[in-house]
Amino acid sequence: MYDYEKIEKKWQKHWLDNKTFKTEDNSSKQKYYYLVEFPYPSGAGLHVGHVRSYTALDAMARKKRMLGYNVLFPMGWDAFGAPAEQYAIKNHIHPSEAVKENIKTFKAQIQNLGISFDWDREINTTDPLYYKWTQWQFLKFYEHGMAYKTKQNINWCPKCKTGLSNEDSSGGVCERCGSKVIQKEKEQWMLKMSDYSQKLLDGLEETEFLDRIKTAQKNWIGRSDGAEVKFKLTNNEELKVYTTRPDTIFGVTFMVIAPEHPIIEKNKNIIINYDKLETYKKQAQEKTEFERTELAKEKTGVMIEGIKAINPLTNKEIPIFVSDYVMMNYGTGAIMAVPAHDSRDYEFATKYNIPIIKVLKSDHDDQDKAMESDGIHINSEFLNGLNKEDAIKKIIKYLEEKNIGNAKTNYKMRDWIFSRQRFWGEPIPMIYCEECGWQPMNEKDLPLTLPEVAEYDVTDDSESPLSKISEWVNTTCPKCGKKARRETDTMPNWAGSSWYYLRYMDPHNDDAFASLDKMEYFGMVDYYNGGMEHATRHLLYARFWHRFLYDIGLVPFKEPFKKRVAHGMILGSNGEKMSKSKGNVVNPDMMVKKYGCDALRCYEMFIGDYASDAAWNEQGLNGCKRFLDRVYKIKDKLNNSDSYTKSIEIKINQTIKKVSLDIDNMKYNTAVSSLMILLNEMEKLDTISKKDYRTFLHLLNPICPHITEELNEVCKLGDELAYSSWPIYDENKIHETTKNIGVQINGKIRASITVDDNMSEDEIKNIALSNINVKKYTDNKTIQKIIIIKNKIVSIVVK
RNA sequence: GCGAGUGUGGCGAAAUUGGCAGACGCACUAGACUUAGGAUCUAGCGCCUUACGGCAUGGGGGUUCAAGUCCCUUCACUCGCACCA
Repeated sequence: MYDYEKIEKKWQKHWLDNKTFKTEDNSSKQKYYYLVEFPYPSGAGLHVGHVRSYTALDAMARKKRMLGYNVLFPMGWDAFGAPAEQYAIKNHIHPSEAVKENIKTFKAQIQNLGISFDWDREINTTDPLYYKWTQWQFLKFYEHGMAYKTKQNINWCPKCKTGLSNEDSSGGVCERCGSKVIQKEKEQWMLKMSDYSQKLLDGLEETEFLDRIKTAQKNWIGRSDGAEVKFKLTNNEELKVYTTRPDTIFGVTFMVIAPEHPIIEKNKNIIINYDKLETYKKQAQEKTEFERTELAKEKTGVMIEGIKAINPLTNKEIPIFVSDYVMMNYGTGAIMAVPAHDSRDYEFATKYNIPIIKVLKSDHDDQDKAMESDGIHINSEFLNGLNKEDAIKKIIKYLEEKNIGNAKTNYKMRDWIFSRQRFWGEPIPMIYCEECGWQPMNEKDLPLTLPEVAEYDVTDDSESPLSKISEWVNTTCPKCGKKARRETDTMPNWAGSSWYYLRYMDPHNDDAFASLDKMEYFGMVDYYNGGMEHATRHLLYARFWHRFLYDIGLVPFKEPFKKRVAHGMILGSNGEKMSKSKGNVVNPDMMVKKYGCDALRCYEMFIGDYASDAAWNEQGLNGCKRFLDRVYKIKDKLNNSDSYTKSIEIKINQTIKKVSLDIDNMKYNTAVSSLMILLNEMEKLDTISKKDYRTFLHLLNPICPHITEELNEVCKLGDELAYSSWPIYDENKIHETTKNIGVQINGKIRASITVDDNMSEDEIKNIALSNINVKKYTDNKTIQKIIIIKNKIVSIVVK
């Protein structure tokens, strides 16, 4: 039992006082950039889950320094957002006060863990000196035509009086209060993210994200290749549709348009049942996106009376329906329906008794389904006999020649809704003038800070609380100087986190968000760790933001993150997600107090596969504490030798190799276990050498930095470990010369024999065959085959 | 529905990628030391069987001298996406 509290405090102070982990700005060393997602400093304090990912990256960062790299490993605070705002409203204080308190707690908690962050680079998204640059970058978006204001339907909670993201309104109810979410039309600032669909898709090639993260991003971007086709209408207008299967055009028996499609309004006077369509549209709009897209729902629709469409290939008249299974915001808001080969169209056609024409030959006739796969075309004139791929090529060529259509690629990804009706966010630096319209603020007037008011509340009219603070709102137009009003919406939470990794490179720069030469030196984040929940949104927003800055020449590299990894969650001891209401929350401070932070770090690395969820088990933590007690105790066995003890030399070399590889591959659990094995071996000896011990401590240091530095110091084993070169192993000393291997007879292990490295196959064969346990199974049998795999196994087949 | 992943002792998990399944740790059992033990040490610990031995990596089948690992099939769970035309 050692005094971990004293030791840990001592080294934490030592590291802070000496700025041991300060990253050099202008270094001749090679850089390496480790990034963990910066936390939202909530009132609840640090979660044991934070400990897991911070320790994991800390271990890699510490090891990398020992290999001679200039490691950038920073930390900061993503502190805008609703909880701080709610807390502030309740307690009648400014949110920045709440944030200040929370950061203080978080920082102390993290420093208690001995994570080797460079605290001189600490940033805070709510600091005006930081968000000045977030606002400045918004102005760049605006300047380049990438920011615009438009009316948008947003999810709206009538009780909380606030707009909600899709995530906060999943299931059609407000996540906070459970009210039914409605759709509300609002003017919103948008960023033209859709312009970057293809770039963001292509950019993935330059990254080494986990496959599942790449896939999630690809799905989100949602590229699909197809064609747009113009259908003539009986009133001589045209209806343009988007389809991925233009080859099935001979099977089109009706059209479907979205309820909001402008063609309805435009032809009000010739549509006989216009009122009915209006009613249907209203009903559809009352539904949330969730309800509208609910799978189980039966399809509904209304046929337009008064206009029909003409299939350009068959020249037949076909009916047009309005239905909410077609969305206005994808493709053209209109489709050509091919019920024989699209399940949704099939469902609709069956319900409304619309003819179904097969244009693909299917092997097995399934009467109740649409045949959606590839197939040979039939009933399709010049496409007959072709497969899908060839038919698509041919029909697109035809459409283009006849000027009735063209190839077209679509993306699901939409523009980024960039407005929030909140107080606690970066104010959008735009000013509205009656005469000049929307005007950007002058750069020199940034930052546009939030007003220092203690009292504010949400408004009744869905406006931001800022709109009520007239002394803040009223200003002058930057163009004409007349009276004008500020934009009162603020930016979403995702804004400040879209570029924070750049600020770390140059956190105190007043002239730029980061200088070009520093960005050139530090370059891409080499290793970025974060939760799976950010695999799409945060990661896409940041990539988009970065790519835009690159395109306008403000950052020197295309993609922000090289590698992206995701940690698994730490669950409560009951296997459920930790939550106050379930009473299964583990407080890391308590664990540090009871077991020491080295033990906590060790346990969280040992708990299991890094990417998988793991349930908390305090007894497991106690096991790691016992391990460290033994690490401490074995110092009593030290002798004065400066070379490895012969009998464990191979084990030590093997362990160096194993731990090195395991830390690189984030297989911390087996890294710890191999160190436990090595300790077990050392405990069997009467005495161990200084070199044995120093190497052991060195290997354990990235995971348990305090106890290892302490023992290294008190046992006078050598320089401080933090920057001592990482142990190297001798390739010639990792193979054992003699080894026990198994002997199989007809596939079952029957004996174990000892073999030597330089034995011939014949010698091994003889040893195996003369083994008494082997003889039992070979006597009176014919040996048909003997297979010898060197150093692994002997396999004998008898009959 | 589509896509990805997971399934190994009482528990968390290993398995050098086809070569002695269960390393390491937890829990448990017995013993030692002790006034005491929720400390420490020693030994045991997949299941069945007194033993010889047999059976075991979700289930079923296959390839192989040899399968947790490869192939086919099936089940269960988890996570994404989801009327995207």
